[in-house]
Amino acid sequence: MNTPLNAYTETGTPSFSPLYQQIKALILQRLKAGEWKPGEPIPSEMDLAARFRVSQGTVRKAIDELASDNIVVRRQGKGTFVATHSEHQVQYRFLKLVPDSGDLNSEGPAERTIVDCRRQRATADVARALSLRTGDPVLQVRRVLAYSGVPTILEDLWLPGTPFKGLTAERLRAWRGPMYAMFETEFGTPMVRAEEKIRAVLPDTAQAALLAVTTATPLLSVERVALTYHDVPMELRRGLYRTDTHHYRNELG
Amino acid sequence: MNTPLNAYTETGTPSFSPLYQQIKALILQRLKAGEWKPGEPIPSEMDLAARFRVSQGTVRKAIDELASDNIVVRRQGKGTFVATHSEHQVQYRFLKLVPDSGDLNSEGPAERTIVDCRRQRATADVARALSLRTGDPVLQVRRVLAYSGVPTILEDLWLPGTPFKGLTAERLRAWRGPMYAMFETEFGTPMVRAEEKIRAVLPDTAQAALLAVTTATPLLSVERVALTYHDVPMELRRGLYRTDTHHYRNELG
DNA sequence: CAGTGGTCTAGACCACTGG
DNA sequence: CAGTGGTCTAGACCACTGC
Repeated sequence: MNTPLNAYTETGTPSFSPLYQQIKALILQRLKAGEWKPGEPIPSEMDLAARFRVSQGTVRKAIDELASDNIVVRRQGKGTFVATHSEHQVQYRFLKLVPDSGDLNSEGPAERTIVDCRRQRATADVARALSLRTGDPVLQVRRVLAYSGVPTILEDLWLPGTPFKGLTAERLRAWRGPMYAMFETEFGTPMVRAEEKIRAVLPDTAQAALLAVTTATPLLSVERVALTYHDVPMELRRGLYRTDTHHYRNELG
Repeated sequence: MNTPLNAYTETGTPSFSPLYQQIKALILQRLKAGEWKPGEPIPSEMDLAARFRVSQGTVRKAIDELASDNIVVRRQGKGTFVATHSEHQVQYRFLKLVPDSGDLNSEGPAERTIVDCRRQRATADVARALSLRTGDPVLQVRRVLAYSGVPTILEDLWLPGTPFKGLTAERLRAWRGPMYAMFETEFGTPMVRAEEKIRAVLPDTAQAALLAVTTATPLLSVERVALTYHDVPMELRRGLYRTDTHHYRNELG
């Protein structure tokens, strides 16, 4: 192990792979296999170093990358833990809509309403987004989030049918906490990363009714694909956000 | 130097500051002072280690953070360079609007039109965003970006008057390349980071005319504050984006 | 070839957490 | 107190760039 193998691509290009990236890949693989679940600690650096016959510094660098990928969280004195959507700290890791006032505490938790939850077959665009075939079984969910009684977010989301078999409107309504927390603890599918496409749109009449606005009210359309380990897409979500009292906050490096 | 001083806050809390962060602060300070300019190399790790009487590994960790902050760019075998907006690689570092087709190459460079450039006094909200006082002199610029002849982006931007003295519509029109590149090479003000607030809005008649749309067309409103070193705000920019052929692309960690 | 950043090691010590 | 992650060092070697 401590003499790293250089990997060679099919073109003969010597694509060098440093040891710590090999270690990172090994850890990722075990995470994907569910060896350590979200919220649980992974073994200590010394422990992993011994397992992989590598110095602590090398393991450290591997974990550094996993931490900056938000796959794992370090806590000094305690250990390194698999990232989760279940800590109430950051209620909604992937939701960047914040109240204009700025203080996220002034705002109570969202009131959630499941409008619909049905099994259906993937349309072409849903299939493409989820790496499925057109016609494959998917689950569709529609829900509304309201703040202080004001409906603010309308979401339609599609999940691949197989991994999410058994998901029903009742279970969704019974669940306390973020939906992504449910996905990871109930269906073993932690969402690690996401990509969004944002547009300004006008709602159709059904959408306008659910958000209690007119069809002339401009709304933010946020199309999100959420991915598990190894960038496998597991959710397509189309959100409509009212931006009269909230805005989408983004930081550019 | 290699016995790091612990800094104590006013409350008596022993806020420990590791050596590499002290080194990072020292390098940042020299960057701010203009000792090394955007695009130029900073001294080698060995060199800096000798200057600061610290091991190479410590300098390395300091530079690692500067690199992940996009303040500096590493190039193996060549050196470490101060980040710049001037490399045509990433034409617009802070612009996240991309064509729906996805391939950024299919699209030619933006056609830029300076609509207006005038000296004026800061309104209350502009002053707050730029950490100025209401009534302080500011420059306002309005411009339109078009792709393949289609006006797509309308931007209004405000700059503090003092650091940008001498900026005129003529100089803006004469400049080839990103505006932020001009700011850093002509005015010594590199923008390092930015924060955006995004909404969906309808344009007023003047805005609609400049973008060749009706006042019923929903547009993306992107309010950006760009910051130099040490998070000093140096630009407020309000953009209106057409999202019929383009979308705002974002990645969530 | 010399100089740069990048990897890896081994060991010492520090700061934080919990029992 | 022992165990965790976090810092720092010194030295060896590797990969990439340009002359």
